[in-house]
Amino acid sequence: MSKIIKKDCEVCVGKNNGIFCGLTGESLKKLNETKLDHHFKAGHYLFYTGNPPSGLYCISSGTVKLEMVSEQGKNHMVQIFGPGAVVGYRALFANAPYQSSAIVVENAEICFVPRTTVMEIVQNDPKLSFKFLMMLSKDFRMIENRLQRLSTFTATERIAEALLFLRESYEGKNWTRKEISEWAGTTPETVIRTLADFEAEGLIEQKGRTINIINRTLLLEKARIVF
Amino acid sequence: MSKIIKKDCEVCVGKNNGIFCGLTGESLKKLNETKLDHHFKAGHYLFYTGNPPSGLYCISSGTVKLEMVSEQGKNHMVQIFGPGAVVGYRALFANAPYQSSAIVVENAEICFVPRTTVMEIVQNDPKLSFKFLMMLSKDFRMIENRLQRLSTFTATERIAEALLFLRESYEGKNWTRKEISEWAGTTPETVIRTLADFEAEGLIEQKGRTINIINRTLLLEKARIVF
DNA sequence: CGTGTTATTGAAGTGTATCAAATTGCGTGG
DNA sequence: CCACGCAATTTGATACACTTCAATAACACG
Repeated sequence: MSKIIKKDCEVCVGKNNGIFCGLTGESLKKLNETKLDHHFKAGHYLFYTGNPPSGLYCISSGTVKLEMVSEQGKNHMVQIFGPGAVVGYRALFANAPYQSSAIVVENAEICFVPRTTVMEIVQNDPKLSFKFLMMLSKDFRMIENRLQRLSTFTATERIAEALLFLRESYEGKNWTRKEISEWAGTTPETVIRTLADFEAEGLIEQKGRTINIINRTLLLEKARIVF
Repeated sequence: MSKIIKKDCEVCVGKNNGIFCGLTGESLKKLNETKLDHHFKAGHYLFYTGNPPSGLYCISSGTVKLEMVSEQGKNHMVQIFGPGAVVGYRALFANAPYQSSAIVVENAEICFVPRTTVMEIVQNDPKLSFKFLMMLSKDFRMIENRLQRLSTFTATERIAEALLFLRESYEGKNWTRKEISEWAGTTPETVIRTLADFEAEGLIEQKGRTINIINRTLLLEKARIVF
């Protein structure tokens, strides 16, 4: 399922402007020695809900989604990560099992950094842990926003936002209506009906399973995204 | 509105097992010199949505709630903080205006630590920034959980959880039905009707504006909280 | 070329929001 | 201490956005 690649961190690290960018000396050496580079196919799970965290995943290329699963199979997409992002560190730092599963969306080249390495590097490098802190703070703001949208916005508004956001998160990918519903916090059926409405209004265009945004400005308005 | 108190950090810091606990030497001295201790009455705003962050608030005693406000006045309670907690650091670290407002719930004795002090202390102390990292990771898990509950659980289930959670967050306080609705992501009317149902089922008891939990076990079950 | 997932459409049901109006409870000032 | 006034609570009626279930159609994939 996964192919091991051997690549030097000095190459990868700087490339995507990731969190480990700027690492030097002993820390970089340690990272290089212990990390494992893998190639993943779409659909592959990096980890499952309930698993104990054993390290973090650094995305070199591709996209990964984080989703929570409820007992009744009502999934919810929590976050999407692209190149340069780091996945699975919250459970690591909180020292608790994963609350969500990480699934590869497409073409992923991912670096696994074992727990001990992460802890060692982070705890000795105030700059790095501060970077994590900044990143996490920003992520928190995003999810805080989604929480409010979910509780005060209509399904139509959330679907409009989902279309825009998912498109932005991964240009190439045709997200399924199920995935859109899992981001928007609604059902596939509602997504389908709403998309039909959007098409009638000339906001989007549907060709088979692909969705094209025609009137971005109006869609933004529908999503009630303000600047 | 607020009364300035002068208290030594060495007294306060250790007491509540807060994040600054264990601080020594230069950092503790700096904290002592620049922090401002205030006394706040219930209803007082620590900061408002849109404000630029100028520091963080360390709760010595009392309770503070964080809430997001939408245009239509549909508020949403995001988090509740008690003694030892730190408020307003996410905006600080993300270097962005507050997304939510912090409101004193009751009897608050709060220490304000200016931005420059926080940055200086945190960036020079890997242990401290890691502590923040752990805290934030845990907070994230909590909000992640709420996001899922909001999108997949019924109002009844969320209200049951709200009752239990709010009770736990502040023993003494009688939360209003509006506040309960703002935590559960619903309306005061729905809360009232649901509370009536709970009372009929013998789960709770309502005396005027106070709510007593009679059957905690069954309420937990209703809330679908699993262990 | 089948087989399973994804998409679509329809009909039906219902959980919640919404609006409005009455009532209660509570803090505050006289 | 009581009465006042305001905010919180309560109740009812109504509406509807959304889910759910079910059945068919289209597509992708090996």
